[in-house]
Amino acid sequence: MSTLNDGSFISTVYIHPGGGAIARNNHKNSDKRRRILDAAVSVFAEKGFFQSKVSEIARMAGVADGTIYLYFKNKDDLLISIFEEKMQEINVTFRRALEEEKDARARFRKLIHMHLAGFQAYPELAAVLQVELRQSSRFMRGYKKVELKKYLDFIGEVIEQGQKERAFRPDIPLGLAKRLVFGTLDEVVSTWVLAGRPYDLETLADPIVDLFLRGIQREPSGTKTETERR
Amino acid sequence: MSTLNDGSFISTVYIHPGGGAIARNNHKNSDKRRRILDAAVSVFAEKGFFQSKVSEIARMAGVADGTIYLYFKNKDDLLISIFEEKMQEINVTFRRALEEEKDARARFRKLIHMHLAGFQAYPELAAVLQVELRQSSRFMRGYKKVELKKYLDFIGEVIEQGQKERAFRPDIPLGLAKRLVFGTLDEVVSTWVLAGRPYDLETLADPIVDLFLRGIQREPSGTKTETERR
Amino acid sequence: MSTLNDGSFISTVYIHPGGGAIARNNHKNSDKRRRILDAAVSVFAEKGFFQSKVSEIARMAGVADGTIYLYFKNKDDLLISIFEEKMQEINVTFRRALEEEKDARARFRKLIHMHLAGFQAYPELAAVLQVELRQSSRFMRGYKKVELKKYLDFIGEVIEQGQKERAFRPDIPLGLAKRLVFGTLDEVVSTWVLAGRPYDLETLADPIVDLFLRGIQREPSGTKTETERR
Amino acid sequence: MSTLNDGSFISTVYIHPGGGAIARNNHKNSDKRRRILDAAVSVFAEKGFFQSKVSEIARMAGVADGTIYLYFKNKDDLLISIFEEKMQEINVTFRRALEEEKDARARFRKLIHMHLAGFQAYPELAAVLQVELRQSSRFMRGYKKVELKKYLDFIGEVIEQGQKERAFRPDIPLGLAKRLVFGTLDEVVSTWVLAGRPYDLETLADPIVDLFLRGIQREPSGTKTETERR
DNA sequence: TATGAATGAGCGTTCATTCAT
DNA sequence: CATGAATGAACGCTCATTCAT
Repeated sequence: MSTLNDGSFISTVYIHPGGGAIARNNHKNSDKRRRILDAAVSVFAEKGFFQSKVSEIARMAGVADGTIYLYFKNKDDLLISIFEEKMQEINVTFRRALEEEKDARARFRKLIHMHLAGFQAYPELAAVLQVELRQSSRFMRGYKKVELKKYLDFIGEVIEQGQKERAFRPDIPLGLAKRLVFGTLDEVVSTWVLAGRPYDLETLADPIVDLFLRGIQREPSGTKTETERR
Repeated sequence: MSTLNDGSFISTVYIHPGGGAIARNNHKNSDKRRRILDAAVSVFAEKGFFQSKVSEIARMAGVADGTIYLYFKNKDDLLISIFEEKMQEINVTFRRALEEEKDARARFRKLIHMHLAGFQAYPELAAVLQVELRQSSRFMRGYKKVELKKYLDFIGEVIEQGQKERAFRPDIPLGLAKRLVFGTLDEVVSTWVLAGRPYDLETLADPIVDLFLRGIQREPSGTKTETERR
Repeated sequence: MSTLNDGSFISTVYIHPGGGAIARNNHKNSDKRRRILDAAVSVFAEKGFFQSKVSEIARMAGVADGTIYLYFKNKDDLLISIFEEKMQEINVTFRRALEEEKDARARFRKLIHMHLAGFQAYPELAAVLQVELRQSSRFMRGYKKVELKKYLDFIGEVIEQGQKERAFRPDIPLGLAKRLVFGTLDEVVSTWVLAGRPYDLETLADPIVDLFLRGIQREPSGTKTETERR
Repeated sequence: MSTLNDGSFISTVYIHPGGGAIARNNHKNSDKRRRILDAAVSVFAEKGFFQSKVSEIARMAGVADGTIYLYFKNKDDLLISIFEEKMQEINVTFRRALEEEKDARARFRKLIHMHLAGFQAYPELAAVLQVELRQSSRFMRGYKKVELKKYLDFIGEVIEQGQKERAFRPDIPLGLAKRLVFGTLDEVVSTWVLAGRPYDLETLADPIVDLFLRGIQREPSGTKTETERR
């Protein structure tokens, strides 16, 4: 659909650890750890965090219940770990992918596309990050979402760069702008997930970009708009 | 801070039912129902839905545990009821308040202000609606959020009116625009709640409005902006 | 089916208290008491003692929950009262009906017929007396089943009379014989109730009588049997 | 008392499984399953099914509450399992024991003796099977009592054999006869249990047998009876 | 490392009973 | 007598976590 065929923000990273020479395994049998994590994503996505039983995750991962506790502190930690590892992968992938684009507007556009295309490619992960994660009290309370902050900062950087390049308005409070962008994407993905993913998510990217860039307001006469002009 | 001193979207309604001579009690002591609901808001806000014990809500409401089940089907229903009743009040209040403003831009601005001021005035309610509610599996799965849809539609109407008045761009997809607005507000309030409400929420209203109206993009030269111009 | 058309052991008594001049009402509104009792029989029969809610009995009787406690000490007492009152009616009716028969064998036969015909006519009562009653711990433990003992004694009397009349063997221990007769009837009715009452209960009366009178054993040659003889 | 020294219908089977080298444990500690079952028999017998708390059974079995649910689906299942396992043991033991007797009358006599002697030897089991079991709504409603039917059929076989051997009257309906025998035994044991087991149960066996075989009726003159004859 | 049987704290919910009106 | 809203004790069951093997 999109020319942003690198939109899948996970696969990139998936390849590296297994295939490359660089093994960043903390645990000997890191494959088991990954199997547990993948099973957790599946089960959480299907049943919801609270309906998911640790024993079911264990069964799906092909390990004993107790084994899970060799890799994760507890059920909550499982959820948090999904978040941390996936967000980190996302951050890495995004940063790498956006380096290809030099222009701020193009970067901004690509960011939106990747966000939507990424979740579209990993709907189970989308369900977990968008819905189930919020059910963890540890996640919602007191836990420093470092990687999420990084993602927000990342959005901020793109906007800031745009301001430096004089492509974006200089008077926008950065903290607000990034929250605004993230909030919208978050809302759009959540709605899509909770509605049962009935439509193509990435289709929304361009209109969203347009809206962000130009605003709701009808521009003062004398200003030309590609779409509006006839 | 704001001239929108009716920003508190709940109190308005709070006053009405008590003020009239007509008591709409199903049960003799319908005050008991309200006490339970208020207690639930408090407890849910403080402890989170899953950490909250029904018996604690009962204690805070000054009723027996079993009494709660005379008014609500179960713990989940308690949460859903908070959502439904409060959202309904919000929808009523907002609709009423916005009628005062005729101009679309002013309406839009007032909407944003009320949303933020309202949650600022009822932080416990904010916590429940923004955070705890999402922990109810019944809420997140399969339950028709009618009042939420109404709120979204309401936002949509304001935008649509603006388009008719030629104040807003006609080429914006409504469904997207309202989600964008709601998503931003949702995100902003959630962040504020989860961060411990460290700042004045309504302060964000004007910048948000500005951003929505004019977009991120630096306007083409030749277009004047009040704030930007020096 | 049977010539024992007075088999219905309840109706007889039903008529007397209301119709006659002799009102044995302890409570003013004894009609309410009866309505509650009848409702209890229905509900207990349909749902079982433990699945039956006092409030449901109240609803079916058309009284308030609390009213039941003006007539009965508690739920258990309700069940016990059904037993006591119905058994008393049964005892009275049976004693009266059997007076018509003078011959011991005929009496015995009539007793069996009435027992089976009676439960057949009041299947709900049958269900309660045969099944639900045993679910009351007060009934099963420590409670003196006076009326049941009377019924057993009554059976005993019939047998004893038969012995005096030299119609029945004199060497049968009475206590055992009456238990044997009662046990069989009890089992037969219980089976019928629990099986969903799929057949005509009274049909079993004659074979049962025959079995009791003559035993299982093939009689020594030289003794003639109406049925066996060809 | 009796020459039927194998009357205890449980112990026989108890010995066998332990005696062999083959352990039929599903769970490592299948002894735990038995401990729970035995504890349940004790507690149910003493307090009654509904007064018995699962935690008390657990305590008496020396396991944690939750452990019970590793072996049994729920409290009801505990009761049903007692019934099924014990009835099966009884059926096996009885069938084996009766094979020793070839004559139908002797078999019949032994059956009655074993039934009474068996319950006498295991009064707690008697209480559970005779009284508490009937308190389980699952047992009383909709549950197929296969093993009970087998027991009844077993009685039926003995009677049928007697008919073939021309020892018993050929004109007795089998279905009725077996119910009559079972009903009597059931009633006799229930009475004994509920009365607090004040007498020797097996003493009743011979008179019962006699009653069944010869009936209540005084035999026509010319027929001699050992007991009656003087 | 890996297992999985065992643990036991924890809680939502029911419903017989009471009692103020 | 009658009501029915309110009570609150009581308990079966789950399941995350542990630990002996």
